[in-house]
Amino acid sequence: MTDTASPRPYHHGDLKTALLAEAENILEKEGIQALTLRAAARAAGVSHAAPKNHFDDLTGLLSELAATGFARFGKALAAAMAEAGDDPRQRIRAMGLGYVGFAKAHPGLFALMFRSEMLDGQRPALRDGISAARQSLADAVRARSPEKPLSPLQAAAQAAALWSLVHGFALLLLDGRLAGILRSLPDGETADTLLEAVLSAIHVGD
Amino acid sequence: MTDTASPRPYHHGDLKTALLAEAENILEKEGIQALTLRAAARAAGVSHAAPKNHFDDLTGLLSELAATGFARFGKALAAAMAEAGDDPRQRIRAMGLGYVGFAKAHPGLFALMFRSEMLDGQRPALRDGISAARQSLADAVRARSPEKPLSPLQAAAQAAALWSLVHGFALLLLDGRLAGILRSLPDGETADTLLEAVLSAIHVGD
DNA sequence: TGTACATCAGTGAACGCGCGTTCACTGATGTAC
DNA sequence: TGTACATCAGTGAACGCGCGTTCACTGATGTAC
Repeated sequence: MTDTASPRPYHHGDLKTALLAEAENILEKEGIQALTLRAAARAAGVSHAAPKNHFDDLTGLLSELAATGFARFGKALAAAMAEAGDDPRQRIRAMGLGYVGFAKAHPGLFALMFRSEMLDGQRPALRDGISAARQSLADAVRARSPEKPLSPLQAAAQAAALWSLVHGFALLLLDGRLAGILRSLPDGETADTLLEAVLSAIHVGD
Repeated sequence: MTDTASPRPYHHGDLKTALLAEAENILEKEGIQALTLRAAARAAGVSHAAPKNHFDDLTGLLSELAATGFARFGKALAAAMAEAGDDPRQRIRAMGLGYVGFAKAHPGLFALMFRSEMLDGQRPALRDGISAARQSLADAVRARSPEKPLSPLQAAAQAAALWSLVHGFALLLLDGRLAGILRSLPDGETADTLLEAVLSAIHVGD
């Protein structure tokens, strides 16, 4: 919470948070190649050397930004599934819509989160964010077959299949590659309808 | 075919092809951020202004490179499916293994092909390459239910589901995100085994 | 077969740009006593 | 409650770097006659 009364104090107060917010804004509006330390500093109204006090380098800033992305992503998935109740089909539907919905709402951030060559996977914040999101995903799959025990390979395949399906759908959609398929849909059908049909194309517990 | 006898002729002979080859090499070995017009010229042993005679700008070079990638990708998929024969299940398995296999063999190129914000989708070569690859994909799905007619939504969903599944699997694998799941597999099982299990998790014609 | 000339592909020096980084500094904050 | 001092966050000028682009040039190729 910055003090809006004071005009322009020498110390920002919460520059780190402000830089992350501006960085996300740049990422979504101008793309990742426009996101530099200098650009973030400029947007935050601060000298270009100031970010060095909070992030070692650009990788540090990107990693922290991705970490907040994963944290929010995990929460969004968990919330969507909580609302869906206990039915496995409903949970998977909720997870898929939540997954793709997040990607559509934050396309730049989502892409950054999965561009691991630009991130420092060792950062604690990023590790935590990723494992939180992964946990939400795992919860969706675990709910699929609560009684019947699966072989390790089957269990792994179910998790990987669901994740691959929604991840691939999200990326193809963001990249505009599904345009042709969407155009072939009956009038009035949207990407969400297609996604729901896609989600029901995979086996659940049988 | 360059004349290897002549020492260093003033004219390269086939600089465009050479630049594309060097660009792909840089892309795979050093990553996309290292791929610049100057770096490609340097690798081809040519002055840094020379590429301007063949590509307008970096987007042009990237687009042409992606176009050759799609062309080879489409051929690889078609070949894999041709070998698999007529059984729908086998064709899907072949397509999936071919899809992910190409991504593993050319990770940098594959990523570039689906980073459309860096490409000029208007370029004829790129359009052609994409539609060839899409055709191969469509062939895999069309073979799934040759007799039973599907509703437009069902048909679109089957195509989108298969594509999303293999695309998501490929990207998650390249990004190292499947490491946890792969580690949970029984000893001796590889990513390909997991992929086969994943492919059989989606409905085919039923 | 030879000559003149237009066209093309590649050269190398120069330019401006934005970047990350360094550095001495300054203003603000917190702590010891 | 006050004072001294260490620490911290942000400043602004300067640096070197690699980039894309421009430009006059030069060597090679192709074509007209």
